[in-house]
Amino acid sequence: MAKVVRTIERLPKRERHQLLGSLIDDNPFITDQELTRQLKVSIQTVRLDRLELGIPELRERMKLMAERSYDPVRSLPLDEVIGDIVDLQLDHSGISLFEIKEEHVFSRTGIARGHHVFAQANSLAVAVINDEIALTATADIRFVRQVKLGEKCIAKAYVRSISGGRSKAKVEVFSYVSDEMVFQGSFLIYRSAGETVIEGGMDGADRN
Amino acid sequence: MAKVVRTIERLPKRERHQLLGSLIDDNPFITDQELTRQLKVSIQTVRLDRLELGIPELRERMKLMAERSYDPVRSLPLDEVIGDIVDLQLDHSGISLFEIKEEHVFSRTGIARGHHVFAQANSLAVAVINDEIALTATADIRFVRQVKLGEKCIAKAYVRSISGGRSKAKVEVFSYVSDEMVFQGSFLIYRSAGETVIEGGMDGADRN
DNA sequence: ATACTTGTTAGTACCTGGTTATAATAGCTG
DNA sequence: CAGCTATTATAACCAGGTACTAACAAGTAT
Repeated sequence: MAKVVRTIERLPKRERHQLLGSLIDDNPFITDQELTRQLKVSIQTVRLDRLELGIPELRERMKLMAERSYDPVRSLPLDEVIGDIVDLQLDHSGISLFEIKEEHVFSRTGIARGHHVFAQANSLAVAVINDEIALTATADIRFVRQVKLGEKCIAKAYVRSISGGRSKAKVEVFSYVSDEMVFQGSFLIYRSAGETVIEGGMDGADRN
Repeated sequence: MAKVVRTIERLPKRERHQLLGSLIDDNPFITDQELTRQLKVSIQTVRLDRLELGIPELRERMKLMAERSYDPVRSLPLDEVIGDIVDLQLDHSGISLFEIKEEHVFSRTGIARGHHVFAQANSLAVAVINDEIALTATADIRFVRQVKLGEKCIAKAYVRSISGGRSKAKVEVFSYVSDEMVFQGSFLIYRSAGETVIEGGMDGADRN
């Protein structure tokens, strides 16, 4: 009888911790009582598990959420770069991904609002410029077709020229949903060539 | 002795209710204990007051905030129109105001990120078109000078032409900080002329 | 076999921030 | 004076925990 009996219901600790994490993750309002039922262990075990995993009690979780949403300088999804940059060759090209979610669409039609698609492209155009400060000067953009809820937008940026004593760069950005082009933009980016302070620009990007 | 004695500290009920309301309003995380101290009445009175005013207990307040911020379709400040529309003459012109706050700037420099200024202009260009659905087709934009934290951006939109069987409109938008122009954009907006479904556009606007 | 360790469960005391109900008191009013 | 409102007090109870102590089962080491 060296074999583990393991009632079907009962998971090993590791897996239980995983499950507990994801349960709380997709319902932060769950009580220990409910977790007890779902995990088929005692409430003490649930509490020890939370302790081990550093998961605070229900009320603390709610308080944290409330405080975060009350924070006036909360980091909007617009904070640094719109979209996830998956490839970046400075001064040459870059790729970013951006998934269209509920909060990006016009609720009545499910069509993404233009400035989100623009923001992704603009962010990428600025990011691809290898400089301390990069500011969008002008942009010529075209929304080729609408992008809908749930679609994944792939933006590809190409640096076309570095002119004017390295103070300007032209960047072209094409955004796709699968193979279809949905957006095209031509950006003129000012850069801080050395310590030159530039007038008439917007946006910035860090280099690290 | 018909005169009310009224200790300086103690307010009449009405005023206390007002004060209580505003205290909770600008610090939703305040407990009855703290209210007791600030209002100089017993905790029972505080609780009776909350009862009368229909203000839930601290934990309920936090829960409501947490739930609201957890709501997947939460109305971000990006939801409908960026900026406050202060004047709108459909198919002719419009004005909107937008104040640059912490969350709109690049933290290192305090310079507004381009897509916010674009978003204001784009929203206004779409809003000024008198139609059920209006979608940005193309835009030619220019960031004339950077906009900084705390500045108020005034966008003015003018409908320049209504062409192509009422299916396209050209809208020009100029954004100013005081008298200085900071942004200029030329938008081509597709509209749903009757029931025509348009391809290759973005964004929408309601009419009510 | 015995001791030690880990995992789990149980039980108790205590905490915060309240609710609900009941009663006592003060002060004014008709 | 009775009747009313406003306020305060007191006590029981609740949810959803924390903190601690104890007990037991199973596996591992000695």
